[in-house]
Amino acid sequence: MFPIAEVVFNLPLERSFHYLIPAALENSIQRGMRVLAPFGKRERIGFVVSLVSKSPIQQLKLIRRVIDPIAVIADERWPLAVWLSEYYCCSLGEALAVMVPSALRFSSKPVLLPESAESLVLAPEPLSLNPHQKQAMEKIVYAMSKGRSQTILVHGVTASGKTELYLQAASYALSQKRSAIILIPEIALTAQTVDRFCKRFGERVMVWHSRMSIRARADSWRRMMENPCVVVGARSAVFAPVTRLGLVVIDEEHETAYKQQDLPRYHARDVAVARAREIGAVVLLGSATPSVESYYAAKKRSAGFVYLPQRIFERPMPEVEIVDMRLHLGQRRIGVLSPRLERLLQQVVDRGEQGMLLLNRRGFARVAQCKGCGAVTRCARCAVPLIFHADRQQMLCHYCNFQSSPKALCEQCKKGYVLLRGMGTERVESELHRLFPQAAIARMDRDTTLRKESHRELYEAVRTRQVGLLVGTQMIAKGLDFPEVTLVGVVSADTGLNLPDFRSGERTFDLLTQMAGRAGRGPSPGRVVIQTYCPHHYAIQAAAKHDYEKFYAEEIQMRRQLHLPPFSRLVEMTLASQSKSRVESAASRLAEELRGLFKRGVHLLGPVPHRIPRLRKVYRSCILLKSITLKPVAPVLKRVLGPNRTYHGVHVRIDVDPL
DNA sequence: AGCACGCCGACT
DNA sequence: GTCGGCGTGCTC
Repeated sequence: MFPIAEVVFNLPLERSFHYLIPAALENSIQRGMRVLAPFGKRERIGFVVSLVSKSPIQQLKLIRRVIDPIAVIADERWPLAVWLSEYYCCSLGEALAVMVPSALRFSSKPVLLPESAESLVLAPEPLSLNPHQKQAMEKIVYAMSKGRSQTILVHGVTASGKTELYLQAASYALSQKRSAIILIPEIALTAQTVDRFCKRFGERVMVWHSRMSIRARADSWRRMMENPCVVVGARSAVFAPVTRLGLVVIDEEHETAYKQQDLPRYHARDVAVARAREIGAVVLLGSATPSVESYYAAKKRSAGFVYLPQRIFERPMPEVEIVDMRLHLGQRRIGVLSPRLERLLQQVVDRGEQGMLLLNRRGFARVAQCKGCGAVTRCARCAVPLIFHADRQQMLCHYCNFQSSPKALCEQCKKGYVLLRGMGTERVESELHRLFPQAAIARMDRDTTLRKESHRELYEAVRTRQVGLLVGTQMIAKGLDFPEVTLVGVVSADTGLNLPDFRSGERTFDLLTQMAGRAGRGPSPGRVVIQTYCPHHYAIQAAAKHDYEKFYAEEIQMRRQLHLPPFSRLVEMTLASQSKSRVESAASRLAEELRGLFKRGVHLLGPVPHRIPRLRKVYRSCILLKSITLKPVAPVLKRVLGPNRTYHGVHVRIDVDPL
């Protein structure tokens, strides 16, 4: 008899807690179920880790009730939870919690599930593959047929037909009576991919997203535990409890959306590889611009690499030209568009074609600065300048949403006039209105897509050609498939290039490549214009030539020289407190202590102030840990910071493999 | 993570 | 004399 349940909670605690199981629940409680239990002053949901017969604790409390009629963590899912907690430095309870959506609730009466769904499928014929796709598919099927875990990088240029490979690989998994998980970066922005999966797999596809009803979520959860199926979803779908996992696809593998920003800070790609390794599944990493880490790993194991060099229907890659904005520096009134880009836009408007303009900054002006004393208007709570937004006539903090009304006269010196400098998407939009008053112009950025439906509405307006010129931030660079777009303009390729971030080159190359890929997707050829003040930068040069290899060769050399990933692993520690002095002293003491604890092979950088040293009145300091291998790091951090991850009362955020 | 307990500065 | 700051410790 096991009258006692060992329970862990979603808290920064390494320990587990014992509870008596009430007689009424004795036969129903199982390991892997969630239970409600009294904890301190209140009741909390925890996970049953094991059932035991006795406890050293004298006065055990009683489990209140069980949450689930079934174990939401089935036996085979425990190793992944343990891996998560060790790798990402979190407690077992925190790891388990991320594997089960908190909004998962099973209704009391069992749901009537559709019986074996197979008979209901009416799949359209798969598309025929071009020779490159065929060759790739053979490799994928061969890997899957062996039933051993393998990771395959699918490097295919934009519009090369990667999705058809995913579809056929998933279909093969089903034919093996195995399940497939398809991860896409953001479900709302990838409706087209989701549609294709739904059409191909009918009843056997399950789209997993945050807006699901509680009922639909519970139904899907049960169905995927019972029959092989295809699950399509964002980051958290990597934990979908599918039976007999055979395939995980990570579409746009390099996307930062796969990294969870709050605890535990996991990367869905790395979780997928860990999960696949345990169960002998194949992982497909698809991208036109693979992350440097994935490309390096794929090159080392050449078997796990397929390349699609051609667009489908043999459509040419768009022609890209670089406009050197330095040549216009001396001229008056050159702010947004070079004469070259303006002329090409005029042609697009005259011919009734469509064009897209990218500027990866929202708002109207970046900086409001006094002409007299030079003071910049800053956020009262954060260490950043306020951005002027013309549509609401407000100065806005992009980090904490603090708002203030713009002042014509400087508040510091009360003499000088405030000048607006730098541009954002609003400024580009107004410039387009001025230059092309007859054109239909729309803007797509976080400000114009706040409403739930607005994203879809804008998308439809462009698709049905009610919009001729679309201005936007990076959200227009990814995934949109508008065949009539013949011109793509990048207003400034330098926006991300000057950030103090070793991935700035990679990010810029990705953004430019993706944006260029929006042009010429239909029968008429596309043209791309990139405006920049650094025309010789390797990321810009390589993107203009559609040359990933060239970019990679430069980038990997830099990474090797500076011992950056993939030649080392990083752990970022961020200390935060309302008190500036407390953060600073805790950070330097922590850095000193860690330097003493780690031997050669582990480098500590810092403490340095965070990129934004103050956010919502909280001061932040960073320590970066660089190591060849992460193995010795996590145990030491757990020992020094304790389970609640504080150092001398200052909270320390741990980010393994930060982006 | 919460929440309580406990020890030092400025207030009716 | 108390109110309240946040440092420390506990939760079966």
